[in-house]
Amino acid sequence: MRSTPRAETFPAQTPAAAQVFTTVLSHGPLTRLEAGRRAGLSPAAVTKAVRPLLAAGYLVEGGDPAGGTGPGEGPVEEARPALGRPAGLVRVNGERALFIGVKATGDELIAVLTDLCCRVRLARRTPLPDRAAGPALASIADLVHELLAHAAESGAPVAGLGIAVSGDVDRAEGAVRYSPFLDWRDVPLAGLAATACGLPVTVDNDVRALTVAERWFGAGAGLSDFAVVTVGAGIGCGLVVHGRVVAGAHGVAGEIGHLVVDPAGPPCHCGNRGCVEAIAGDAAIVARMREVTGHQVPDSAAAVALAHQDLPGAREVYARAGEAIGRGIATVANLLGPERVIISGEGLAAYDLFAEQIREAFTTAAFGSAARCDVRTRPLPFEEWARGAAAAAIQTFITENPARGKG
Amino acid sequence: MRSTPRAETFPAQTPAAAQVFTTVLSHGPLTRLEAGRRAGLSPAAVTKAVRPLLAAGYLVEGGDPAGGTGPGEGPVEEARPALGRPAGLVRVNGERALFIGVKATGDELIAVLTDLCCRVRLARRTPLPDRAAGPALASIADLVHELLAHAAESGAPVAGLGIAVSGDVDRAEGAVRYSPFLDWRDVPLAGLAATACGLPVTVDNDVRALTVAERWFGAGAGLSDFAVVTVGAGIGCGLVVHGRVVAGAHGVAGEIGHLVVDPAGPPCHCGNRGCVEAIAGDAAIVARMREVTGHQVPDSAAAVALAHQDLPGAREVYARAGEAIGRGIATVANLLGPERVIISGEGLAAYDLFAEQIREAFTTAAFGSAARCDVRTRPLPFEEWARGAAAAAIQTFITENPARGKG
DNA sequence: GCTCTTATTTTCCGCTGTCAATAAAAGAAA
DNA sequence: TTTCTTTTATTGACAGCGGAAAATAAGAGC
Repeated sequence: MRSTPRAETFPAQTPAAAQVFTTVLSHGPLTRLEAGRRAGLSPAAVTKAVRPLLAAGYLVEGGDPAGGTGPGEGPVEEARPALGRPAGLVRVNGERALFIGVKATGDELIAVLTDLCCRVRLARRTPLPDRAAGPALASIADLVHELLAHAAESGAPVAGLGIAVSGDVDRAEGAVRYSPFLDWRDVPLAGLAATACGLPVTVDNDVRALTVAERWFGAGAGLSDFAVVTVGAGIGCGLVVHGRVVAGAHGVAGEIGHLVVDPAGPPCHCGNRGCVEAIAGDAAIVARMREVTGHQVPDSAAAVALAHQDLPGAREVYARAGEAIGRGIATVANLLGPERVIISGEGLAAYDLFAEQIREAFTTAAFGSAARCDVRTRPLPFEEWARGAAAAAIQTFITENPARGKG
Repeated sequence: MRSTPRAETFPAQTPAAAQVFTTVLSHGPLTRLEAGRRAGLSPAAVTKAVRPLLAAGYLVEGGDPAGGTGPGEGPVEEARPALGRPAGLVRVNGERALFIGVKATGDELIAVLTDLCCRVRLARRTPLPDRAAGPALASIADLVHELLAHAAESGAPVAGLGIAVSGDVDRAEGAVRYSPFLDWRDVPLAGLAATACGLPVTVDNDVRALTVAERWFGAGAGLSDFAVVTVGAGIGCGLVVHGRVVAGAHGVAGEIGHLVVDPAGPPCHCGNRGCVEAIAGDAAIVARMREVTGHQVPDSAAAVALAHQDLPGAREVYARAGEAIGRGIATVANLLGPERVIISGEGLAAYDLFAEQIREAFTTAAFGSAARCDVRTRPLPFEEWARGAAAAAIQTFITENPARGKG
């Protein structure tokens, strides 16, 4: 997956250094002591790991006492012990390196420029005139060069490019095995993009990339077992088990969308009936809404509007979708027992319309203590998918940049 | 979970040693070179790891060239390269230590005495007159002492006791949180059994224990991602992801039995309708068979017999069960993308009656390359559950026996 | 006996992370 | 102001683990 050019290298000589860095990355400014505790290392090891990272500018000292240990904290109390040597905080220097993330759908490209902390600096959205691999690659390269120009102004180097594509993607090889929406088969995208853009490229499945972002920079930070469920055109699911993103032995994992919820339900393009996606996917909702109300319903925004107008039957469409999603989430919870499930995706725009049903179906179908799983939602701005791609690039940069003694 | 007594200790001073040992344990006799290759270690490291294990008698040299690299091997060819220094094989000395595994159900106890390679030496089966924790513990202790007497004859020390119980079990604490069949709540079983039997005790959920056995000594040997599905009174599922057994953040995982397959199906004791278990569990099949044929059908053996007699409708009962199971397996495959699914359990006695439907439902419901997952069956003798408990004890013995420098 | 090939062992060697002692940075007490 | 206390960070000695390379072992042919 790592391909040709290499401008920046990350000085993570030792496992401990990488460990410390990712801990600080996900958990905001930390004292060295605290970072060591969380990473399971001695304070001495932290000091040694931190030094070269400070020297290279990837970490900096100082910063607000923020970062917090999580929600539900005492507000003012515990501000500081006010006794003993005050702690020196260490945080990641976001400015040190930039990353570009691109999400390619069948008809548009979304790209973001982020810093090392995966904060979005700039987002771009452009139609994709031709989805064939060659032209699409050219469009991607154009977009990347545009962002590179902006990045150049800031002076920080761009250290990686991530590309997220739906479908079966082999991240290790940097190849897209099969992407239905793009109609690609066995495209060695990482290599091609690396030569076209002059950056190290990471290619990953879109949902997995989003899961990586959530794991490091979102609601999954620090959890070793959680799931991300995306609701939108498709219903997807990214899984983290034992602290690692599940990739599946054959490249397929988290296929929650084609879980059959109702054998008597509407037919799905996968050949079965009553899949979650055939009930709760955008297209399914729009189609059903058309059927129920007799209106035009050009897109899912229209469907949401109709439901908000309380047209007869319109809310039921969403109720049914919510139930399907809730059942899908319950299935994940029953099977894997995650600590948390994060619901996200464009479809969240309609969340108020099916939140109740999701929760109810989840509670009903979750077995025993699986119901104790924390289900929460997370708004998903349009550039979030591209940010996921950037997160994947950051991950590659940090974990696979050998910079080792011998390299 | 490790509790009080400690006769034998396992000299796995270093991670590498444990690594090498488990590799040799799962993959039969190996040359040092090969063991190193599989464990990702240098030959030198293997030599160093192996020496103390040989000295302590846990490994021995020699053994058949057996062990094989798997099925579908050239039969005679490749017998040996006949060039260079002949390889010296290393294998685990099963005689070195014995283990006892006990499976407790609501009405009987099954116990086995196994060697270190988890080969069953002796199996015992006895009714459980009173399932209350106290009396049950006494029954377990009696049974264990009986097996200990036999073990004493062989001269090998018994190094651990494993107890498998269905339900919510906290292995780390050695406590049974809730077991419906035994009607136990928060029983600190490991501690109690350790004092009663004078052995280190490991307590685990029955399906997870079986999964451990499969992972080390069965069809899951060497795989990092697979699932075990058990068919019988209940429908259970044990999962191995990233090389580790999934335990679930709240103790629940692999709950495939209460996956809803048909919302219009028969009611299940869990409160929903059409769960896999409510269609394909023993009780469900018997009940349905009674309904369909009008016969008595005292137990599932009778149900199988009726189906074999081709009574009208009888085969359909199994067909429906097979479909439910196949759908459950497909769900696991879609979600996790395991390399293999191993179907096992008492219910396998009826395998010929639903094999076809399982396979068909699986193929239909598996999405994309998830269908490439290898689904196979494994006969399950009555003592297999107890053997799983023994495997859990072996695992504890090997991995949690500090015997470290400083301990 | 000599050579060729492959397996195993030996002999260093570097590297990593821990330990225990020490410095540093306050506020508190004197 | 000086000294003490308390907590955090750093330093330097150290030990263990596993790797690389070289040496050794063990046959099979010749």
